Amino acid sequence: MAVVRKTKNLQLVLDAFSKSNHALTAKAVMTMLPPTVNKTTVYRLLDRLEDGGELHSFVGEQGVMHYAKCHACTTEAHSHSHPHFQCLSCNEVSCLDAELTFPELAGVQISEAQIFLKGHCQSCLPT
Amino acid sequence: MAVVRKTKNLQLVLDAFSKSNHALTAKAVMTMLPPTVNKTTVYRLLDRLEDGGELHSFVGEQGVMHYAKCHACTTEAHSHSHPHFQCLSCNEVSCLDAELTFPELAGVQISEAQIFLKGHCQSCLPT
DNA sequence: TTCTTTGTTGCAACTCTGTTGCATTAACTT
DNA sequence: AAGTTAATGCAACAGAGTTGCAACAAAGAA
Repeated sequence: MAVVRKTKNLQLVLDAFSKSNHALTAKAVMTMLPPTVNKTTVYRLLDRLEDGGELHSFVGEQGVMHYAKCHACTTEAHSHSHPHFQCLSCNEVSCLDAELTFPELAGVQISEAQIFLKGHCQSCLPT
Repeated sequence: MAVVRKTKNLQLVLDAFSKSNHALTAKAVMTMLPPTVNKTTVYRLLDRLEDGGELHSFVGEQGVMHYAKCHACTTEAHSHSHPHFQCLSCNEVSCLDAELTFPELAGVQISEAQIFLKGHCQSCLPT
C-alpha cells in the first residue's frame, strides 16, 4: 500500500527544490544530485513526491515537464490552477501566486486550466 | 528565399485541417494522409504552413505539439494569445474565440500567454 | 541483532515525439 | 525540353520519459 520510504535520494530531491525556489525539470534535478543517481530514479522520485502532494507538475517550454513545490496540497486535493511563469531573460520558471477564474467562454464548461506565461521577472526588469 | 511550392502533400495537409475544424497533432495529420507520406515530410509541411501563417502551433496534453488553422495571421504577425481547449469527453482540441488579458501579477511583466483549458464542449455537455 | 518483508535503485532496453543529413524526385522558370 | 531549386523519403539520431527485472536497502518482526 504505497508506503513511501524516506530514502537519502528522496531527501536530496527535496533539498534541491528548497534550494532553488523555482520549478525544475527532471534534467535540472539530475544536475543537482550526485551523478551516481540514475535518471530512472529521479523520474520515480518526482512521481512519488507528486503523488504525496509535495510537488506538483506542469508542462513548460518545449513540452517538458516541470515540477514545483506545493504549498497547501494533500494527496487527495491538488489545486494548481495558478499560472506558471517563465522569465525570458533568466529562463527561470516559477509559480505565480494568483488564482485565475475564467468567464464563460464560447459555451464550453471549463474544469481545468493550465496557464503558462512568459515575460520578465522582477529581478530581470530594468529598474 | 523560402519559395514555398504548392505541392500535392501541402494541399492534403490543408484539406485535413479543413475537414476536422479542430487542432491536430502531427500524428493525427499522418493518419489522414496516404500512408506513403513520410513522417518527416509531415513535420516539415506543418512547419512550412506555420511559417507561412496558415497554421499556428501550441503545446497540448502530454507536451505534444498541436496545430490549428489561423484566421487572421500573416507571416510576420502571429497573434495567438487565445486559449486552447480540450474536451474531456471527446478529446478534441480547439481554439476558443476570446482574447484574454492578464492583470499585473506579482510584479512580473507578461508578454506572452499560453492558455490550455480542459472541460466539456457543447456537443458533449448533457442537455 | 538478525531475519524477513517490501519498497527502492540501477541498468538496459525501449517508446514516443521530433529532427538532421543526404541522395533522389518533382515543381517552377526560361 | 533543360536547368534550377524546393520537396520528399530514408535512415539514423536526439531527448524526454517508461518498463521489466535483478540487486539492494529500509522498516518492522522475531
